[in-house]
Amino acid sequence: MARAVSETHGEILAAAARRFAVTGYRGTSLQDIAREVGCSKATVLYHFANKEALLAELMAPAIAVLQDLDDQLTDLTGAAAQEVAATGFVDLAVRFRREIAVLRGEFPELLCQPPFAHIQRISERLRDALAGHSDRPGPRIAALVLLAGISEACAEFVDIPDDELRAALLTLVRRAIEPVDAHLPRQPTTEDKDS
Amino acid sequence: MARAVSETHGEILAAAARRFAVTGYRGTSLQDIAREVGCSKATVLYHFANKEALLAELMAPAIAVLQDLDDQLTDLTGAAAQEVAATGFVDLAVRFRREIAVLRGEFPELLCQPPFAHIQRISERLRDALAGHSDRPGPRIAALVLLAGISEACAEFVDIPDDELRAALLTLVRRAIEPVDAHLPRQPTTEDKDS
DNA sequence: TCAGGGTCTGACCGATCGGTCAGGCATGCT
DNA sequence: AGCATGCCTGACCGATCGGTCAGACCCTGA
Repeated sequence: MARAVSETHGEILAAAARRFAVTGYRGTSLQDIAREVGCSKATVLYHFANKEALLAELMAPAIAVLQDLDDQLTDLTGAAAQEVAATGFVDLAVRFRREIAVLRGEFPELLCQPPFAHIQRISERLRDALAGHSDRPGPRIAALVLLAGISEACAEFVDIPDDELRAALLTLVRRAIEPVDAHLPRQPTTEDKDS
Repeated sequence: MARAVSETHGEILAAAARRFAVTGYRGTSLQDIAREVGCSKATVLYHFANKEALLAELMAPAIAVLQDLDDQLTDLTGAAAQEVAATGFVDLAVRFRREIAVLRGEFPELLCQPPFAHIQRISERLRDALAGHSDRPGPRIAALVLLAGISEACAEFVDIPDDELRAALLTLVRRAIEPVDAHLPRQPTTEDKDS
């Protein structure tokens, strides 16, 4: 055997992503991942400190983008925040379909752990922004339905091209979201989104 | 101890519903349920043949209503099917919030078992009806987003009164769904959308 | 009084989980 | 040659899982 470290490391990561997306984090054993890679379970635990560290490394890119989106939202309010939240999350969900699928349904206990503790707060702020920071139940419910539904849709429609899926989701969100200010029409808000 | 059979039976059912809704089916052990009831794990398995039977009995009422909704949809097309699917599913999701929460995220393996095998087909038909039986990706994606999002929202907003939640969800669905022309069933407006 | 059925339990089972550990096997440097 | 280092593995560990089983504890009816 004796492959290059980066090679095996990456293979394990890819295999874990595939298995997690199908059977979930809890529903996938280290043995399953090792079998898919073609190595032993001990090898998996040689490259990753434990199962949770494997998940953390798998989610890191998506979490980084989510963090960026959250940073952008801190300075925005009203319709601008709605627009950035909508386009930002749709883009993120489409790009990281597989990672989103992993987290689907494993929230309550998994996201309380240290590596993911702040995700819940970020997603709450995201939902708040999408609801136009309204405290009425209508917009808040709509925001949750859309965010959760988009995650599910991205996890399900794996065979649709990125841009087509993104366009359909954005159209849906724009139609479904109540603009926060009636007299202030929704506009693209071409904020410079440097990365 | 020695409570009446129906009493303990119901208590186990209620405790299981509570635990499943929080930690999921796979994430809840029979020991957890027994601890919440205040009896032994063996007692749980005295009242229910196995863990899956416990889940099946828990979901039976919701599944029955879902089956009814599916039956109603078989004779409908176009806008009528959309309307019935929307109101029917929103009503179902609001009424069976806790049961919906259980199934959230445990789909791929759990719903393949005999007691739940037909749920997937029903939910596909439901999604199809909500999409106005269109084969364009836009409506189909929108239908999935809404169905999944509604499930998630009902599982999350446990403290909102039924009618308020139902009203908000129906408003959202009506705004988000593209109404299909009643006199033109399935108009192929897809003008070279392929990639 | 006693038999019998319904209810409940502790003890136990095999399987599987995440994780540890000592050591094998290459490779490369001195 | 000798040694160190990185990669990998089989064997093993304690914990927990779903599930089984013999028997204890009621209550009731004969």
